[in-house]
Amino acid sequence: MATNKSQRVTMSDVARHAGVSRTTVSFVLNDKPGVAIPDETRRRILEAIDELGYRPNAGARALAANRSGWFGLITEIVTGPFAGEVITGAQSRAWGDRRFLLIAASEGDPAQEAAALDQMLEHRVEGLLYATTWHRAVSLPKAAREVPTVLVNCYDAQGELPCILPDEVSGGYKAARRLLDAGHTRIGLINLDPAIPAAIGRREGYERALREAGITPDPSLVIPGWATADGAYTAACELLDRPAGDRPTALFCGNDRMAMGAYDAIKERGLRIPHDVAVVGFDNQELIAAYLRPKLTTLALPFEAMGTKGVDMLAALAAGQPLDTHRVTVDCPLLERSSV
Amino acid sequence: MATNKSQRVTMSDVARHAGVSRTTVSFVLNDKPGVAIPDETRRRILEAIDELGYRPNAGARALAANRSGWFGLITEIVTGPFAGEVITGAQSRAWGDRRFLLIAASEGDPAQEAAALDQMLEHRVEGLLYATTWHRAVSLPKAAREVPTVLVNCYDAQGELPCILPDEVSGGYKAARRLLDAGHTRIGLINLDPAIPAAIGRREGYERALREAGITPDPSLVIPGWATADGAYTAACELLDRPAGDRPTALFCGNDRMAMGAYDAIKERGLRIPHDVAVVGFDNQELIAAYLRPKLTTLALPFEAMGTKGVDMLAALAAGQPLDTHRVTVDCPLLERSSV
DNA sequence: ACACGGAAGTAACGCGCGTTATTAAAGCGC
DNA sequence: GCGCTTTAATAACGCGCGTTACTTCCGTGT
Repeated sequence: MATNKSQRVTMSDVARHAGVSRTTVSFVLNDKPGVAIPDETRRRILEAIDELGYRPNAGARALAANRSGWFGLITEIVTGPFAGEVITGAQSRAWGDRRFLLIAASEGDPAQEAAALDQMLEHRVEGLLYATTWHRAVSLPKAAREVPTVLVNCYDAQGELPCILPDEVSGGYKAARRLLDAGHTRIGLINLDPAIPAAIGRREGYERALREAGITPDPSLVIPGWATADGAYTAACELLDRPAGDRPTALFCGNDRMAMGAYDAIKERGLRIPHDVAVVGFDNQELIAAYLRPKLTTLALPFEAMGTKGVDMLAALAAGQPLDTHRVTVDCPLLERSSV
Repeated sequence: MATNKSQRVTMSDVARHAGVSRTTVSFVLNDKPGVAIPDETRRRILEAIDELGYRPNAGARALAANRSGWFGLITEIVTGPFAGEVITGAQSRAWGDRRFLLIAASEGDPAQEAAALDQMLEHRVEGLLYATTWHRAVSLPKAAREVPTVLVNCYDAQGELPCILPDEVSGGYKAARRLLDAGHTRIGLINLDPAIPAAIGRREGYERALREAGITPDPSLVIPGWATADGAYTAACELLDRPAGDRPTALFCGNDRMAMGAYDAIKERGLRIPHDVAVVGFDNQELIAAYLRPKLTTLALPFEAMGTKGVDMLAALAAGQPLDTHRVTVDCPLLERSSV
């Protein structure tokens, strides 16, 4: 059927087979507004497409229309569930606009990152999403300025690029609030590295919730767990070995791995979760949270939603529309399981 | 600089700026063999490229060369670490050939899968990788036959397509062997759903290792844990509550989540890992294995290696070379941590 | 009879590039 | 001086498609 050497069916083949010109085929394929095609002709063409098994060549179409349809997504690491969720969200949202996502991992290596960026620009992406595994400041190679760019889970050190961030403060607030609602008044916070945005924001929310409940935050109940299970284990031991009455009855952990460490400390002391000590985690790492015993109540980082929102903003930017907000925050939902 | 309306620098711009023809620019860009370009001319052209910030248009290049440079990767779910590892492996290998990966998630939905496949074919992928999250049989839409296809972590129900699978048997063998070497002779196997390839293969390897050590496998030591932490917990309880002497001193679990359940059962009984009971997992889910206490010795599913190998095979197929093996198995490395 | 307007469809150009065939200039032996 | 080969570079075509401008045909009104 196909007459060219690549053996692929082209629009001309369809046109010939339907007895019309290639232009007409193009018109029905694109539902060109303002051009009326009689039903009979349209039918013949669609039939020919079907019979020949014609597939439009996306590359050629992009070239002719000067519109690639690509969005790029650069992420540090594809391994680990986070990137996957961002991809899922972005991909499904992009689909709606008949767009495709070009995904590349930098593996944290600036050289690979630059190479990925180059490739994306050569593929004429119409927008770029840059996602990190943890909330922090980044600064992108200047090539990223050639195309609309939105940061996901990170913010521009120069403050120029728009970004989408998890609402850490409201997350911390919700965690503490949940524990307060369960009747706890002495709530320990085993925090991440105190210098990073997640730790700062969550502590702020935690303290706000306490104050709202008429409790003055006790700084001695806040201990850094350094984002590891071992660090959190040590921190939890310190808190739990306080004299009864001074000992916290609930622990809010900076992430789920740390909650794992806290669980061990609690169980070692013969204490029961949540009866003696309640625990709330953060991140909702399914593999941990859903399989700890008892299952862990935790806050989810809204990676999928952030991915979706990222494509939203990119679509707006690519269409030349101005952004309503330069810095968007997305809520962290509380997932109730059995540890409170 | 650019004279066309899209405001993008094209090869013609470079040619004009360097005072040569577009053809010459194309020749230096592609290092055309058989065509000699004087150093002086080459220098002028490269300089012009640099000054103008020219980037080749990958789409146009693909169209003209009739070679898209794309490989497609369809996976069920991007969330979860497995897909990420496949992507990482495939991506890095593809990079070497200056190829790009087109990634799509089917979310287990046949409609989405078909749509993704269509999109890939419209983008003229030169090969297709189809990866699943767990080892099983699949059957692909016939459109997948239009292009070289390799299955990753699954095999064709019709037995036609080439595939890459983890070596479950050798994995089971290594796990049991490791425990035997540590002096254990009564080794419990808390298996996955007994009907799936992973369970069958691993059990086979486990029994072979026992026989090699002169031990007759005791079927009563093999209990299905149904791939959940709770199921494994129950199974472990059953094994551990046997009378002393009849009780296994080591547990080989079908996956790391199940090992989590086993840990709980062991710790509840006041037993110590690995002193009283040794544990080996499977899958190496970092989030679990590396953060359990003690850290879990387990076997890794070689997702990254399978991704790499997949691109290897695809590259060969796309180049028209025959495959040496239709069904490739990749070794599962044993990761020693502290539970044996 | 004529002009006119809409319907149906097409020829032709260009998107940015790879590639082949061809030209123009330069070197070389006699 | 002439023919011949090598070097340096280009004109021109086509990849598959979107799009504009144009043609042809037919029915309608006067």
